[in-house]
Amino acid sequence: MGRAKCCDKEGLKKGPWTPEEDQKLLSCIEEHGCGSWRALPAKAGLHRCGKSCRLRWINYLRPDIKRGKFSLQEERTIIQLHALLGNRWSTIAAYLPSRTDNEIKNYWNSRLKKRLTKMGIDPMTHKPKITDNLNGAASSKYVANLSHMAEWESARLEAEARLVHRSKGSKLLFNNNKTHKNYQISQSPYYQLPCLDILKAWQRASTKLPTTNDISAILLNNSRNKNLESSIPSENLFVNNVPTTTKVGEDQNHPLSTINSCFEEPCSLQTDLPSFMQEFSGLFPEYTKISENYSTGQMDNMGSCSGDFEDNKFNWNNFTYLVTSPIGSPVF
DNA sequence: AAAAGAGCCAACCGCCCGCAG
DNA sequence: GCTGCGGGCGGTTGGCTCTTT
Repeated sequence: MGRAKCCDKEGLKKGPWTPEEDQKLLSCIEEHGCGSWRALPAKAGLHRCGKSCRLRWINYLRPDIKRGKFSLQEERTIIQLHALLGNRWSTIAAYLPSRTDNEIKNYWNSRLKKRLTKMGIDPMTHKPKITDNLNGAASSKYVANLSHMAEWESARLEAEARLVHRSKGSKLLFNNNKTHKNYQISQSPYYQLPCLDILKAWQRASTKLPTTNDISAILLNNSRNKNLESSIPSENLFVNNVPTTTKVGEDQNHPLSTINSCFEEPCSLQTDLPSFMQEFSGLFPEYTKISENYSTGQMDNMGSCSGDFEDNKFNWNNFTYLVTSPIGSPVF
């Protein structure tokens, strides 16, 4: 069949954009919006293909684009999300306000990937790369070296974070006051990845993988902290045979006390976990089950709900390696 | 000071997918 | 159900800049 490429037309310009071209594109989008990219070059008087215009707009001209150095939080988010999602840059970009997928991709390929590799972490699997021919002693020495490097890296990142904090003062991370008449700036959802923090905490508290009971407990505790009304009567909810009506903190043996002790501030989440899980429900069906059961209250009187974390295909070990990286790890 | 190498990033390419006819 | 189109996405490239030798 051989579909004609959109840039096959003769006379179409390629390569770097000039300021004049940028201005034409901007004016055209302000006037007509960006409905049809194919029709846009003619309207704007540009000798470019629509695809090229779209790319220029999305990656450079859009007013809500944040430029410059990636923050510590952004770096961390990219690494976390990459561990979860792989090279799905557009999805990752959706969780980083004002950063384009192209920018994130470039940043990953040029910096983060190399940094992880240098530290002996496979950037694709996010697991340590320990060569097979290392014997036990050599292996532990290697791990010790990694740990040492991790300390340095952690200190460096913390110092960077402090500098950023000082220079920015209390500026909001997401600050977009620009308004334009003919296009809408899509405000991406921004999460602080609470579930990662929770799972990290969990892993510090326990060497076992979280069960559905545990996740239910976390969800319940989360909703309490957010002062949300739970659809599950808390007196009906038990975690490891401990009634969840026991206030966390009052009972040191309460499973949630263990979890909360891992947080500087007990489960101080910046968004509610069920929403986050729903956001990821397409990716991790098991999240959906938990999230749905949580919201509909379909749990038995022991706080269990259907959907076994240990049996599903989702690889907790891969996932938790990232979130279990101790403070001062090569990753964080 | 100059050449070589590395790093960075804007832009291109080709594939895929959803949708309309 | 098939086909073609438009848009979106991820991989890759090319050129500019910075750093090292």
